[in-house]
Amino acid sequence: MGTVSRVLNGHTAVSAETRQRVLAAIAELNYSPNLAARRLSRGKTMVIGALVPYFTNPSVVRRLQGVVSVVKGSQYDLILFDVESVERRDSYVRNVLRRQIVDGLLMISLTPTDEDVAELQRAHMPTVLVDARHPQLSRVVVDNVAGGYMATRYLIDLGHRRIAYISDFLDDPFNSPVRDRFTGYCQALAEAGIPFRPEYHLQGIHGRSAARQMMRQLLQLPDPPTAIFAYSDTQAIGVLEETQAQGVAVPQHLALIGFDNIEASEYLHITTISQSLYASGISGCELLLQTMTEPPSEPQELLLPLELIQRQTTDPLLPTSA
Amino acid sequence: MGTVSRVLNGHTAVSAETRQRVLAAIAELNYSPNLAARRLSRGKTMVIGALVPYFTNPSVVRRLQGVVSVVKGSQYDLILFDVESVERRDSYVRNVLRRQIVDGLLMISLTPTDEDVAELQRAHMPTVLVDARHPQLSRVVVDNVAGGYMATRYLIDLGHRRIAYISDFLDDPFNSPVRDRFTGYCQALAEAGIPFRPEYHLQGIHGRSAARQMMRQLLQLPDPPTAIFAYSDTQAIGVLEETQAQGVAVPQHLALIGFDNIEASEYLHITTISQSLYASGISGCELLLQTMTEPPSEPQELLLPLELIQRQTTDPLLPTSA
DNA sequence: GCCCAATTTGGAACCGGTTCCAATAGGCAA
DNA sequence: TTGCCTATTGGAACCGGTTCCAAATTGGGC
Repeated sequence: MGTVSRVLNGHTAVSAETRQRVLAAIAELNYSPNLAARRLSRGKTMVIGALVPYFTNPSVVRRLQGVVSVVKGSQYDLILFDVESVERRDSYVRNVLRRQIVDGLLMISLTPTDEDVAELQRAHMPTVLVDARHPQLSRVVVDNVAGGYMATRYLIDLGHRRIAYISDFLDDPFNSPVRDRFTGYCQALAEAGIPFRPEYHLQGIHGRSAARQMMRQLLQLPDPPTAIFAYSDTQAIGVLEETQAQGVAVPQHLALIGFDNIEASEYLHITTISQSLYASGISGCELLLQTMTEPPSEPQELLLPLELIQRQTTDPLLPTSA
Repeated sequence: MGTVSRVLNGHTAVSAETRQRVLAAIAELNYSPNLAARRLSRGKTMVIGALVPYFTNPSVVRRLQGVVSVVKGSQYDLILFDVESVERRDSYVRNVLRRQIVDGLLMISLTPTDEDVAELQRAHMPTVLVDARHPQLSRVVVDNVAGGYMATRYLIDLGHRRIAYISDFLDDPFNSPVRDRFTGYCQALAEAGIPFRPEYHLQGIHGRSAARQMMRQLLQLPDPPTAIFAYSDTQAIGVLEETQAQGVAVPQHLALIGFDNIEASEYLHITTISQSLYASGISGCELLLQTMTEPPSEPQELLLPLELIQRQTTDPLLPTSA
């Protein structure tokens, strides 16, 4: 009935008396509105979607926790879309759109293609990127070039000259931070007059065991590095496992710096570049909610700070470099 | 149009020719059905909900990863409900039900009250518990009494007599594993003729830092324990942090066993009781999907195995007990 | 006391699918 | 060729809200 709807939504004037009557009836019948019907007539789903790659990645989970904390305080529900493989990533965007299942979309650590963005804009889907960048979409990011520079520069300042970079695949089109941090790494080397050595840059799929393998490979070089910059803390853990297995002392014989500051890096005492993962989820979700109520005239960019956290895998006093 | 619907859902007979025409038109118009309308008319939301406490807890996240992996292969979407405080837990159940937002519900590490269950059954909401038990609901569990016994018995067999149990609060009505493992702990002690010492059982909120505090307290006892059974690996990590800070050698001077086998316990080399967290999410979700298509005549119980994983926080050869 | 305006309220149309029902067309047997 | 039965298809009702529109009621001003 129309009047009931007016009472529930309070848009137009309803007399105090009828409001009471309606509310009493609602209470008595234990009535609550059917969401599907409301969604159909309002044309809104009251759901926001989070598109995340590799839901097993601790940094992604941490960001998501930030998102959840914001969603919880809003009127919206959160649907999780786990993108398991990069190849199928684009089909996800399309799928989410055509099913008209969400009012807004959060893409975490996934760079959309231009076609994706075109589709999103054609569908007028409010979208915010977290840890990814596209000129036409609002985003929450860090300066990964600066981060790569900061880490490498720190190792250089400790006296290291043979510095390796262990990372995901550079050519992954959906993971730009890998390239950005690599750029920073190269910049810091160049600035210090240290030539880039290709054998010091190893790439592999993300994860502890792949990183461990890469570390093994580095240790077999005739001229092994004295310091490692790992693209992520997860990979730094893999590095640490290999050094432990081979009896290489850290930080005495090898310095190690990671990236992200996930919880594990804290209790493993890994020196790292901290990016506020949790805060990025919060900001991203807040930005999305805001975008949904009043779309900004042009894409916003929120730049979160990076901070070097010195722990026990680097020794600030006694560098042991060659 | 009726015919279009028939083509899309393929229920009744449609001639091959019209099917082709309809499909062609769909392709040409880039048409896709509106989910809200479909939901309204079908009376199904095609969404399942996961009610999880403390989304920051690694073991919960791991279970959820199993859930996600199953949902991804189904027709359903997953909505995440994060229950931040135990007090508000029951309001969540009610809220989820009255909004008619999900077709099925997965409760992870949350024990529902009898009233909750009554509401769920009144609403005919298919529900499966993971890591929780209620006689009227299907569930995926482990034998926590046996787990507590297994851990304690292992420490006893190593020669320990002064064994402490660090856990969450026993009286938390929504977390029964805490009590069950405590029961197993007591059983093992009794069987070995070791009297239970209340000062060896410490309770606190879940988490690393609380566990670390408890460990500090234990080390201050005039007669400190020589072995610790931690309710969870997370708490075992807290214990380890305190022993490192105080220079207590593990396992030489203190044996430690955790529970869960989260990833961190692997690279911290913590001996633990492994429960297959990921598998519990998978089984729970599969059981739910099955329950939704054909409700079982009576609640099912799936018992997953436990396994003791010996790592480096217990020394099987040289117990150093008093 | 009457008329006009404002406030309130009931009813209908609509959102976009699904499903039931009736009508049509086509095929086969008599 | 006619008639009946079946396969197919178009149309209408329905899911349960929201919102627009028109009608009714009330109040105020003249």
